[in-house]
Amino acid sequence: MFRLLPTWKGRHFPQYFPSLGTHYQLYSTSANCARILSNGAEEKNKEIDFEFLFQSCTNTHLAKRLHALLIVSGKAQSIFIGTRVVNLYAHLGDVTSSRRTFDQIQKKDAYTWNSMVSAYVRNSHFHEAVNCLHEMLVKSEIRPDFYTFPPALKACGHILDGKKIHCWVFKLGFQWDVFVAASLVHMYCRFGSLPIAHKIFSDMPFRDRGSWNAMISGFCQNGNVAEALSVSDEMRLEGMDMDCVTVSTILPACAQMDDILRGMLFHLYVIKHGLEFDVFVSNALINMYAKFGKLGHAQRVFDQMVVRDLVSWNSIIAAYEQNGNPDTALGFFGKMQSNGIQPDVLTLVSLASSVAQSRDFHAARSVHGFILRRCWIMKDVVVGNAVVDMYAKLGIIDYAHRVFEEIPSKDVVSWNTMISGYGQNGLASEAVEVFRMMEGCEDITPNQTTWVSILPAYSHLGALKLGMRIHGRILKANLHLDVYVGTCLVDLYGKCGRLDDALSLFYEVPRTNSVSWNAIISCHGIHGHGQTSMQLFRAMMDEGVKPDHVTFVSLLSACSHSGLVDHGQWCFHVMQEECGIEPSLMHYGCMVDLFGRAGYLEKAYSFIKNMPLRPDASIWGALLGACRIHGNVDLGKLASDRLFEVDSENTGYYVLLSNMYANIGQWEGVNDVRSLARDRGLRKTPGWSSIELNNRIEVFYTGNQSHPHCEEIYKELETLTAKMKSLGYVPDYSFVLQDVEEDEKERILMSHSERLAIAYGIICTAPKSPIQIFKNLRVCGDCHNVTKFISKITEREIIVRDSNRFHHFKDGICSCGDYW
DNA sequence: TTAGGGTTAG
Repeated sequence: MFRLLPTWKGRHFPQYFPSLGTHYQLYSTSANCARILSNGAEEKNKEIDFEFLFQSCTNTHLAKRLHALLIVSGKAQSIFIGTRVVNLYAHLGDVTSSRRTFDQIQKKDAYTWNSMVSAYVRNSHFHEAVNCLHEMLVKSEIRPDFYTFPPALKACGHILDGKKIHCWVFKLGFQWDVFVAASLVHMYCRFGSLPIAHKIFSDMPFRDRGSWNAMISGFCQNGNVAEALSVSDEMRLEGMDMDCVTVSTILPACAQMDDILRGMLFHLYVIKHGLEFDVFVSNALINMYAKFGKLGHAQRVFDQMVVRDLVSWNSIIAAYEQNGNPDTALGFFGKMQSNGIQPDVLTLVSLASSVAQSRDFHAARSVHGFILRRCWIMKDVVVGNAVVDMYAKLGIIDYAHRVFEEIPSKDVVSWNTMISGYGQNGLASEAVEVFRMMEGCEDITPNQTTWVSILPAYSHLGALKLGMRIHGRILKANLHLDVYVGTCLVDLYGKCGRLDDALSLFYEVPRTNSVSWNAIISCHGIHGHGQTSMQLFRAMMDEGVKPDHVTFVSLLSACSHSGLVDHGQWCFHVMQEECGIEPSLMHYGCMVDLFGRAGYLEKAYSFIKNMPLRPDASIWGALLGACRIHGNVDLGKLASDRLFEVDSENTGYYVLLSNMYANIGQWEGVNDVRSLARDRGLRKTPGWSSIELNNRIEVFYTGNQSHPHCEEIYKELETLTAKMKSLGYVPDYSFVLQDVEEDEKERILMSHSERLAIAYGIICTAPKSPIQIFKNLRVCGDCHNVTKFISKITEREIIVRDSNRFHHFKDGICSCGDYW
């Protein structure tokens, strides 16, 4: 029995019986083998069971002693024994010793040559394998046999070059052998030449199970899963039973086709034929159920496994991680370690994602440390990308960037992860910068994920022209009808003020899920077209698309920006009663904003008092913002007190509060808030505005004096101010938070970043052409008023996007009707 | 005594 155990179908025995493996090695292999081998000299004349020794050599050290013993015994000269040594070294991974032994064999036969070729293939030396076969065919007199070509063809599949060998196969008539033909099928599948593979497969006079499996896996590996499933149907019709290999190939195909019924039928087949004892089959079942989100089923398969390998553990960990159950995933990692299974890179990839989901900063450092100690970031790009993604998702973007820089050979996913990481953390300019660097790498081709990562950054910055360039490339790659890419384009055009273009794109992409609807509803909302948002929402319901919680955030804020109080209340009702969605803090925040902006301050306050969730800073912030607009200092004070109880770190709220005091000239209040903020070590976020000119993004900071065109810009602003004054402009000093002289206040207002950007736009573009700018904070009331005048004087359309919404100025009027 | 076809990924 022991003689059969060490290798079973060419696999190393401990993998199948992990607990027995060490035991067997210790007692059977090392002890006996070492004893016999170390006494080699004395035992050379005794009758030694060499067969047993061959089976017992589990490392190169023992193999070399056996080899020495064979030489001493004079047995090494025989072709048979010599070739066995070649094979022994190959199985132990020492291909150099295999070759040395091979070279020492004087008279070689086909068995010897075949073994050497296989030795190379087994150890992934594919070029050497092909060269060795070539040597056999051309230089030696030996005729190849049925064992010669299959391993050689496997090597060809890896080096993507098989023409010569295929010619030899034909010349010698081996194409009729079922093993050789199946190997040809497999090789052509690896080349991606499915028609050739399928032709060879169809022409085979007899197809064994292995050939069917080769064809099915060929289709799967080329992403043609539908074809794979239909070949498996044909296989059944021809009366050929499936085995473990067939099933473990076909199960992932069911997952990809989203065909749970078929997947479960295969599972039934597995149970009926007792195939679940194969580790590959059970692993494939776990993975399939995980993709269907059926964690219970996956868990049951895992529980019933007799032998679990690393892939089994990785699969169950990934199953929980991918279905939003990071803590269970982490728990399984612990169990895996206590079972003595060493994690690999894929384990760590799932782990990184788990800790990011559970927002466990401490565990994140441990995961990173674990990877660092093993230098896996150097070894495998996937694990580096996973760490970058982990830190980005946790908002520790500096660490993410540091790890990104350490990845030695970045692939497209590395770049995409870094771009979307910056984007998701609100750092759009950094995302654009990384994309620019990526474009400088010749070996990196952007893909669908790249577009989905970079387009939101462009929308955020209002960089329409740069975004349109990407649109062109997307059209070329024929990706514009992809739901996610299409939705990003809708968002881009919508956020850059091109609502018509956004709408026509929206009608082109599939509208079966809520993603694209949410985008188009939100775009209309931030432009103050609340009514259109409502109409779109009704259309969405009519088309039978289920709204989600994001839909209602977009919708409620659309109503809020347009003053549609009744519609907003109706939406809030529909969300709960008809769609069964529990409102989150975001939704409550929108409602407070809705009432507050419209001037129903008391209603907003009592709404807060009655809400079932504990109000957070965003809720009190919304109330404070409304109090600022409507000048209700008392309620504003109350809101800010509550606000600072829950969040004393957000500088934006201090600005809002001091703004409110400044508005009514209460300079003491302003100073109090200032010193409060200073005591807490907070600094105001510097205001900046950007404008896109000649495919570059120019950024202006408030009070900027260092821009190369600074002088021209201020001169332009002075001319404009003079003209505005003649048309009745009176500066509103309440937006100046400093208690200084009026002249100084006017100068401060003039240096607001949005004004600098508009003036620079006027200087740099053709008369009467439209101007679009972006501001990182909210536009101040005086700048809003000024922009109306400028649009009239210069006869330009001016679009200003701030952190809150769009302002579309034309002929001295703003689309928001001064309601924002 | 040498041979083909299989599961997990950011």
